[in-house]
Amino acid sequence: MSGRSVTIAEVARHAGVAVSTVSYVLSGKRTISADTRRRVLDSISVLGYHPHAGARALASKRSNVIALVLPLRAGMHVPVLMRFASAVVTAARTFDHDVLLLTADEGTHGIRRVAASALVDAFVLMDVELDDRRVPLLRDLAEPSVLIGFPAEPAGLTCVDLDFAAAGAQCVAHLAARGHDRIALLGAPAVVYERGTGFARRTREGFVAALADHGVGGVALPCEETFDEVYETVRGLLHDQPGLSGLVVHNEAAVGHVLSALRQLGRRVPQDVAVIAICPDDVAERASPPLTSVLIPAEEVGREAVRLVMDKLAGKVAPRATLLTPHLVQRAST
Amino acid sequence: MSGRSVTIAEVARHAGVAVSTVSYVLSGKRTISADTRRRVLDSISVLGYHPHAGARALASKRSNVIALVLPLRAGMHVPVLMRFASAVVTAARTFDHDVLLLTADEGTHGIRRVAASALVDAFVLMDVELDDRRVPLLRDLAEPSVLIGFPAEPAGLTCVDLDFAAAGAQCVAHLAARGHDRIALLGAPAVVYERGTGFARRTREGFVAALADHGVGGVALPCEETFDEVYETVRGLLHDQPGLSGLVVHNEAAVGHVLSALRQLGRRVPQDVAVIAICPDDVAERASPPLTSVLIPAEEVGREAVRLVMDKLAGKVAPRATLLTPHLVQRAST
DNA sequence: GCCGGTCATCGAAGCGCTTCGACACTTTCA
DNA sequence: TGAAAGTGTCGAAGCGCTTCGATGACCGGC
Repeated sequence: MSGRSVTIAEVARHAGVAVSTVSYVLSGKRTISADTRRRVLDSISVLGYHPHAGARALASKRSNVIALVLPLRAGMHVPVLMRFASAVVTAARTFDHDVLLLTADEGTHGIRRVAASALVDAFVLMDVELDDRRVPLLRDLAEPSVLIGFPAEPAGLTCVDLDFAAAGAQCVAHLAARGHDRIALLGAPAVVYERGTGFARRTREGFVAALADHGVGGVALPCEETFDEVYETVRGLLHDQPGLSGLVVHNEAAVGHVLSALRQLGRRVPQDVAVIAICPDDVAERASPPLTSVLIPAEEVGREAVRLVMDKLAGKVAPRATLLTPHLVQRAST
Repeated sequence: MSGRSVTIAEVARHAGVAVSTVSYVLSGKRTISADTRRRVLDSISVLGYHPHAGARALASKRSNVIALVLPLRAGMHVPVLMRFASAVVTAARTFDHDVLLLTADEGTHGIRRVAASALVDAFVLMDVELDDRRVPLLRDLAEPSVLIGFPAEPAGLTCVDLDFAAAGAQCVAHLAARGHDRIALLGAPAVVYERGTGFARRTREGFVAALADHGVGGVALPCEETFDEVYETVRGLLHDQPGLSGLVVHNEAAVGHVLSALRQLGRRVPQDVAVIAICPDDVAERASPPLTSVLIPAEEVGREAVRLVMDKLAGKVAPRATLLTPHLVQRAST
């Protein structure tokens, strides 16, 4: 790369204007004549100028960086996380921001540290638990934050997520409409429910509530992720619930195992058992047969989270809760 | 959070020393008496001081941030990527650095941008292709970089990766030692080979070379990731290669499908067909039966990449290539 | 033809930190 | 016993940017 980097002063000299004029061209905070603007922009591109991020942060009290706090714990669905992360980065770039990656290893310390050192302007947190230790911290942090997922006590926070309760209900409605009157939900591993992770519980609640609404019988079970455990769960289910003809799977890692188990138990999908998955589209499409699914709109959630956090940075009031409507896609399995 | 943030000047005043003294206590670049040091550190902790990252970057020409450039393309193993990412963040923190997340969406632009704006000091790139567009850019960037994976032309670069050729060879050796004399490698989807991704090809080369060394017959096939395609591939394989008794699977997403397919085709593992996977440990353990595997040491690779990039930042010369020795773990499938 | 009001631009004062040279003491050794 | 060589600390000069107040130039209105 061409030697030392170009400063705003060199741009100003090259364009024959004051340093402040260059700054105003860039920020648009004062009117600059079209002619001057063009001259400055030309110089910028000729010299290949990029503002020094640190200097900018120091003078403007904005780093133009947001922190993305990922958990990375047992039982989490890593591919989904990655899609969120990617969506957040892409969305942040459209607002001219970059993304600093924080993992949970540092716990609340990391959040405090990057906030206090003005490294980031705002936070996006993923995989929030019902009783999350980071929540009280965020509440009295000066920097705005947005949670992906809902804690038990979301007062004073901005949260965004798929409406999992609606997703669970939609699955029931879909199966009920096709005449299934005895169905089951296979959910996350037991440990995820015990930890109180919101999305797993909310799906189950939506599922259970909808059973009553539709006059359908059914059960909701946790579901581990090894083939043998899945097999046992499915076998037990078919044995204990004789009329069972519909299955909702809300566990990306177990989807494949469930299908294998059914195959091995001699049940055809969808003739003997209809299956709906709550999972990303590509997983549903890749299964055999392709699964009717309620997709987890990772990109949309990530984008929305960034939009909200940018609103807050701009001083606008953000809604406390944003629930994205689930979307059921019919495929070959129902 | 307590009002406006604390500056070094306030710490200095509180401790009764000069600003520069506080700075030297923090950086250790000049000797400070034990007594003064203690007083300063006390003031720092009493006031809750955190240096302003931007100011520090401006004055010292170091941001203490490294960029992690992730691809996120079709056919990639997202969970593995995430482990790398997590390992890189954790390792970076041990060197008092943070991690900025860059995705490939911005292409080489993003790299150029964050380098020019002094947002980051160095780069760690993941999932490098044999013919990677980012490679020439990195080569004449002033900022140091480390690649995870190998491009075709690694001259002038520092690369680190699992020794996939050795991994492929180890699998062959393991199976040969158990008396299998006709084996097959099921690899990544065809598109990954076509793109020239290094790890897929190198595994295959190691596998093929080792066949000859051990006097074992075998074939290497790409492997798609839907159940139906995997099933067809396995069925075809068993049909075309009558004596086949060993299978090496280097495709995390297909591992489960391969086992299901074998089950469905009436082959027992390991009695009829021995299976080795090249994949992270948890995938191998979760399979049924648990698979003998060569693990992909994501944590170790990430840590090593960060160590190398820190060495380069410190002005030490880093080795051009670091290949981590694969480790085969025997489980129930061979 | 002079006044108030825009409009476009400039200059300078920071933002909070690092680092360099200076300086006052000690210690060491011919 | 005095010069040389450390020690520990300070003050001030930036680093590259944003932003505020000031300054002309130019406009229409009476």
